[in-house]
Amino acid sequence: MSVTIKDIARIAGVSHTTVLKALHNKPKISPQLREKILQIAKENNYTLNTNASNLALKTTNVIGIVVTDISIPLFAEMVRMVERVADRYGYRVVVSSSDYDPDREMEAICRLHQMRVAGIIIAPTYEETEFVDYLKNTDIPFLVLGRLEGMDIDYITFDDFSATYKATVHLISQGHTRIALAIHGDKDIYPYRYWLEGYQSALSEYGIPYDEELILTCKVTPADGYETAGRVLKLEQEPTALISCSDMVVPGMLRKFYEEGKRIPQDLSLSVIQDELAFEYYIPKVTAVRYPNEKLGRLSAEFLFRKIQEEQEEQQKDQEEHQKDQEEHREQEDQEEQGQQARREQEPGIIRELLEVELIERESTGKAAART
Amino acid sequence: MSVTIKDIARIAGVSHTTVLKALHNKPKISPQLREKILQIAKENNYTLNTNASNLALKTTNVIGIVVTDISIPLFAEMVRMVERVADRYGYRVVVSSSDYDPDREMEAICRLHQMRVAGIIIAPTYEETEFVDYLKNTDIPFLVLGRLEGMDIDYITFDDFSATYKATVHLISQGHTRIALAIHGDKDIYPYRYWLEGYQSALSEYGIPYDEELILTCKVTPADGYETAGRVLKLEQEPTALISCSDMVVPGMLRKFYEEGKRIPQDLSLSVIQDELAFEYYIPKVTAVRYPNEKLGRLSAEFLFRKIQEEQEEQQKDQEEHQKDQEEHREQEDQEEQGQQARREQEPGIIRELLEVELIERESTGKAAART
DNA sequence: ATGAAAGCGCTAACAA
DNA sequence: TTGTTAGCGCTTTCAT
Repeated sequence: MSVTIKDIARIAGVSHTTVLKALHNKPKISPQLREKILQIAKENNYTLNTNASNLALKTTNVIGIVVTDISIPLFAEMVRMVERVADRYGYRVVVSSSDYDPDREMEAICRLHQMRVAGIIIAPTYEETEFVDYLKNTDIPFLVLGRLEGMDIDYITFDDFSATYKATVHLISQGHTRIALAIHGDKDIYPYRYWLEGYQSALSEYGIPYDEELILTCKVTPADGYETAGRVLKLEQEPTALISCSDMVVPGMLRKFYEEGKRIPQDLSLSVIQDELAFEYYIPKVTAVRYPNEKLGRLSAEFLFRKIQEEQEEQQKDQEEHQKDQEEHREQEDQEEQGQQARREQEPGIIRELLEVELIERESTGKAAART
Repeated sequence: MSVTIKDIARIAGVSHTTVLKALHNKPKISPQLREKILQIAKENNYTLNTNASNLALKTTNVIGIVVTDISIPLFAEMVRMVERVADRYGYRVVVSSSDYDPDREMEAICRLHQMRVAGIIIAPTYEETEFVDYLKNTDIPFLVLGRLEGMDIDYITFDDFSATYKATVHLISQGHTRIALAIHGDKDIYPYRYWLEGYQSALSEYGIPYDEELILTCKVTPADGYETAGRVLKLEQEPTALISCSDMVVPGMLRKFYEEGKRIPQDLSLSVIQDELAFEYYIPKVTAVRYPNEKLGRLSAEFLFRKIQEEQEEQQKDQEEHQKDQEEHREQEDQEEQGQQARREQEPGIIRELLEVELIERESTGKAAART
């Protein structure tokens, strides 16, 4: 049985309010009493029950973060930064992985809603919007880690378009015209569209025809990288360059090329989207587009807390209005709430940030070899 | 302003108790009413407030997990599995990184205590025991991911001793006698002791003298791996084999050896503790000791929930006793509690599990070259 | 089948 | 400076 504030009050022979003042370091209490109470609390291993206080305060000090898979380095690093920032604000973070399943995503969000979390950061699997509608009808501030445009919501994400665009332009500038793109299978899974568009834009800008043959499906495992590399080599017209949209697959690719006697970059240039795995130590050092993972974590948390504060201020205002209303006409609450709802919906999202990504040229890309 | 059960009750024209029955799918309610209420709840975007219900139930549906750094793949994978299991049990998980700071570790635990989490999994930084004492005086079930022996607490972890032992024996069996060990700097940071002991045991078992020169401090970054590899080569009597206690540093090491013209394994054998980074695709494929990360996550969560259930049952019993006591003599509560406390302390921890690790021999280790 | 009422551990306004 | 009281939104027991 957990010891409560009343127990402490009883032992100290004071009221529970007094205990509270001591624990909260409130001014109106004598120092000796405070000390005594603190002492008793410590002896009895007592801490305030956040649950109860949150209930009374109608808030929580936790934020939720929903990602596809927390074991992916990108998300792991993100979560870590989010946690850091949350810590500064005195918040905890609860994580949920959706495993790329929109249903689980929705479920996670519902449960966070049930917990009445103060805010949610969500990296959606698809560009679907079910959860957006749900959250919009809620007063929970949320931030999407993905480019959900035209939906009047706040988001912050990497400039995925720019990533493949830069990688492609770089290869073109080295004389490559047949550039393969290894990308995850499901066209609906988030940055697919932008990655493909960046690649296509670069091609068309330089008058290079787009060839669907060069788009290779590659799951996010080293084993699939190995297998995909094999497919690259069997392409009818073998490409002189390859862009991989995942860093995880790179060891597999490099090995396959090595086994097949393909030299990087002499025979084939390799450029990678995302720069996670110590690429600057690889042999050869791997050219990659660096994603500012930690920055995304930090910024998204900062933005979320900004929204949380705004929301809280708004609620205070609403509450004040509400009180007045109650005094005047007690019957119209429903309408009043609808009014507020409408106001919320119209508020334009202010945060629309695309974090810049950076191409880091290393050894795995080079001049296109002459081909027959 | 979040909509509450009362709002729904008001709109539906019933009591809040009735709304509850509908939402909980309790039997004693007419189907039409249930439907109507569910409908209204959905329209108003209402869900039960876990906070309030937890308060009433005196439990929470969240467990805490404290790790040193959630962005480390080992922990990221662990957390993911813990989350999976928790999900099955209907629990959320809140994560805290201690950043290798015992103070932050304690702080995290205190905050989890404040949240009245149902249980805690903690991967401690050091073998210090402050948090153990704290948690023991709490009724929160907890499980330590580290080998804290002789403390009468439950733990589950990898058999770190066995990891270096196996790696060392393997190298010895290939004729190596000068085997360097690259290990993180702080002797007090958790598995240091066991890694060192495993290494030393293997050596002494085969009558190979222990040479402190061969123990190299190496932080857990590729850059430090690069630097450490350089130191290996500058050792007075150059070793013929190297065991790295971190997988993260391996790309840095391999590059340095490559740059210095050292061939692996012909000139130097390399064996790694932990098998994370697609080593089977590296060139050469890297021999490593595989840690069952996901298994640790899964098992620890399972164990924790077992403890949570036991704790809950015990609390029920206590409560019943408590009631009886109250009827008989209302004054002796304090003493009674002390009695329970004593009983708790004596309960022996039941869980003491060391997960087996597996040496996977690949290409980076081989027969020791003859040396002058 | 439905509702009233007390209580979970805290907060905050108001008394004393 | 200290205590009293009425909630916060839910659960549970007991009436109706």
